[in-house]
Amino acid sequence: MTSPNGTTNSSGPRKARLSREVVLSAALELVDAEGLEALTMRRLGQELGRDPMSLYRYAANRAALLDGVTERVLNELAIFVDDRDWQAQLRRIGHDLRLLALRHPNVVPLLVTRPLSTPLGLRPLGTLRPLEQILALLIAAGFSPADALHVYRAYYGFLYGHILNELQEYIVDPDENEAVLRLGLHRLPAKEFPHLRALGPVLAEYDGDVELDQGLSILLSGLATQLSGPPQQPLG
Amino acid sequence: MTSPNGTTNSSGPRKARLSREVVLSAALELVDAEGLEALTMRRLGQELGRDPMSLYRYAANRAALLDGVTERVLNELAIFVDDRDWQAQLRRIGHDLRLLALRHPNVVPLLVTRPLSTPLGLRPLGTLRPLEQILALLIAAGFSPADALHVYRAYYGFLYGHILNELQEYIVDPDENEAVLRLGLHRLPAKEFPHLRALGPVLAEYDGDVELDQGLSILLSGLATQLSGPPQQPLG
DNA sequence: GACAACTTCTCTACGATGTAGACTTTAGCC
DNA sequence: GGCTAAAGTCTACATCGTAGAGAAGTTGTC
Repeated sequence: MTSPNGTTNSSGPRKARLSREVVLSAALELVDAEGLEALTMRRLGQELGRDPMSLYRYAANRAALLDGVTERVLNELAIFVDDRDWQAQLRRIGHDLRLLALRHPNVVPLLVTRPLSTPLGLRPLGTLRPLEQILALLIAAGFSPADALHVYRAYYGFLYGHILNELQEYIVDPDENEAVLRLGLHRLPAKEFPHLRALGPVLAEYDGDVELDQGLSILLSGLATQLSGPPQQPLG
Repeated sequence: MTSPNGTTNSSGPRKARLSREVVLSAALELVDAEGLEALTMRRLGQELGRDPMSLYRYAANRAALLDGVTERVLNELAIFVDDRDWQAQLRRIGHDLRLLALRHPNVVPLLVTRPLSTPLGLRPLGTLRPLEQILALLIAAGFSPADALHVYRAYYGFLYGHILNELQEYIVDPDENEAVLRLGLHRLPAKEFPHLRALGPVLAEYDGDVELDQGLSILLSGLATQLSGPPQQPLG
């Protein structure tokens, strides 16, 4: 019954050797399934069939664990630095990030919040990689470094803003989406919130994808014309 | 030594009657001064010279206390629904909200995060008021309700995105601003983060106000031209 | 095989947190 | 005075992160 290499035997997800990967995966799974508050050291230990304290080999503390999770999620984002059509690239990345956020909505608060309490240089490297790569992309497309930074800021700012907005309106329980929404709106005092209440139906039809795309169009073309020097289109 | 009406006697901030206002003010002060984690029931009780349990008269639980704080902060934002120049209004509100965020940086995570876990209709009313008022503003300026919602989304999304961005780069310790920034960047592996490292000086000169204003210009003019029907300018 | 050195995992324990429930104190009114 | 309701307090408990000491498991060398 000794399985010398890796594969565990019968009794469930038991004693395979832990690793940072395994721990972070389990953590992400847990967060996706039950939310951030469910991710306690004890609970995660239990999920892995280990003593909670064993986790401290793979993350210095709970905060580091959270950082690991955000890092892992951001790694799912692919950025191709060589594409010369920066607008198309930024547009695609934007949609990808949106989908990422919809796939891991419970992680979004981390994505958005943790950088606020950590100076730039001390963040997990995986977190900074998108920034670096987008800068590379823009610079390769002909922007000066300083302009690239401006574009990045406007772009990423808008992107995160959109994601927050969309997740706010997205109800977690997909069944109750419309019902809860209206029920919610129903509770608002009619005299103070006439417009909001009237928008119930429109709110229910929110299409985040096209909304994002329209916003990106405005932003990208605006950026392209505002910044004088750099290339408008990589066409002949 | 009996002071019949209100004013406490010598020994420090003692036994004045509590109220929701007083509690929330103290909570906000605490958060501003020492951050969100410092806001525990026990600590706040101590700050008010009261038993922690007394706070539950004024907020159902800790989450409700946090909601109260965000509500209180958002109340500092003034919106004038009657102004017909919607672009100017949105621009002003944007700058106001930015300043609000800089005044209460520790509250921003709440502003951004709490709506994610609460369906729209169940949020504290004070939180929804800006939304309602901006809708009113846009509709009064001639937009259809649905278009007003689109404008609102793009606008607020961009705005929150900008604020998050700016706070990320803003170092809490104003003295060490440049030093910490560079020290931080210094730690990055040179081969993986060449562009980011090179941008150190530029990062240090970040002027959030003009950055915001430029972004708003792009966005507002883009929105004005994209949406066919509504008025461009309230002139002539 | 035996031993040693090291890594990984577990046990126990401590202080801090949110908050339920029963109690005491206070304020306002007759 | 006494009565009632509100405001504030006390005690207690489950749960959290994590320090520190030790046990178990792994690996390398003979």
